[in-house]
Amino acid sequence: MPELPEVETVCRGLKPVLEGHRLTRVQTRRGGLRIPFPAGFVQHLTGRRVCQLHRRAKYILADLDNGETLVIHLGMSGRMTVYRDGAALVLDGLAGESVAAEEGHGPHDHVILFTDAPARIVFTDHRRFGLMTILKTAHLAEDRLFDGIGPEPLADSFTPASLSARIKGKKTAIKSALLDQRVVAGLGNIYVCESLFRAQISPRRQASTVAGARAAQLVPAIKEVLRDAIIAGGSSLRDYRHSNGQLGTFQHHFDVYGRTGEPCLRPGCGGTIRRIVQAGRSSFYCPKCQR
DNA sequence: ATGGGGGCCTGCCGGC
DNA sequence: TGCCGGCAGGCCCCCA
Repeated sequence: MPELPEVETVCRGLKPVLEGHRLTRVQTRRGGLRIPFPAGFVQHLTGRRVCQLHRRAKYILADLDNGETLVIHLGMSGRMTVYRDGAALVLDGLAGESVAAEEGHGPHDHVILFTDAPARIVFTDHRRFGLMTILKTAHLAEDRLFDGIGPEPLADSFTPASLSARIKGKKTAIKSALLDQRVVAGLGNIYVCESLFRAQISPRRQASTVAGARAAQLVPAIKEVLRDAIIAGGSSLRDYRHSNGQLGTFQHHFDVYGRTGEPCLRPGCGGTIRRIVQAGRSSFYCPKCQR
């Protein structure tokens, strides 16, 4: 499910109950998710204080006071529910947020973190493509999870030149190249489709031909799309503390994603959004204005 | 070395 | 109403 903006939104939503707070109790309700929990998972976490909560690519990282980091990935269906002050807040980054219906544990609630905020944080992931593990903070970058991951797209270091260098000579379609986390971190199917639309580049175009002038269009488009999505997600979080069940539902707005057969939204284009399959994934684009 | 396909899981939706 | 196929926003392994 979640791509960079959603993970960023979940991360920000967790900050008030995690950063600077101590984990008073930790429960696991199965042996692992996509990968098994490491030995002593619960013991390592219990009693630790979270010094810093941040994000890298699609991972949420909770740096602990013992030199270890709790690494969280939401996979495709992961979400967090925060129970605090008698209110329940669902952080899935997708619908922005919603208020949980009830406090009971469902069959897909896999990990529960209690903090001294005080709060209870429930990690739910029905498809179990997510993961939670613990790594040494000092050696995160060398771990196989992070080794080779590309630049953060919102960092100043992500420029047309740096993107060009990474896709130069690539024969694969630009769509597939952008999904490769080694090329750029954090993009998934939706934001790749949306970025290519904004840059008016066809998802079918060979990646190598985007290096250069087209990259100068694409990089700002990627940054814009991600920033817009983060702002939308963030604004839906603003009323967190005052959540009383009456929060407005934030709806993601996409120009092409999931809009097969609908008119292109570019003024004056008049094209029709098409769906194709590339590397087993759906791509949505306007064949008229994306070349 | 690079790139495509399949698999991991479960749930939902549309069509018959 | 019920069943079945297709689909899902991630990632990793394997094979060509």
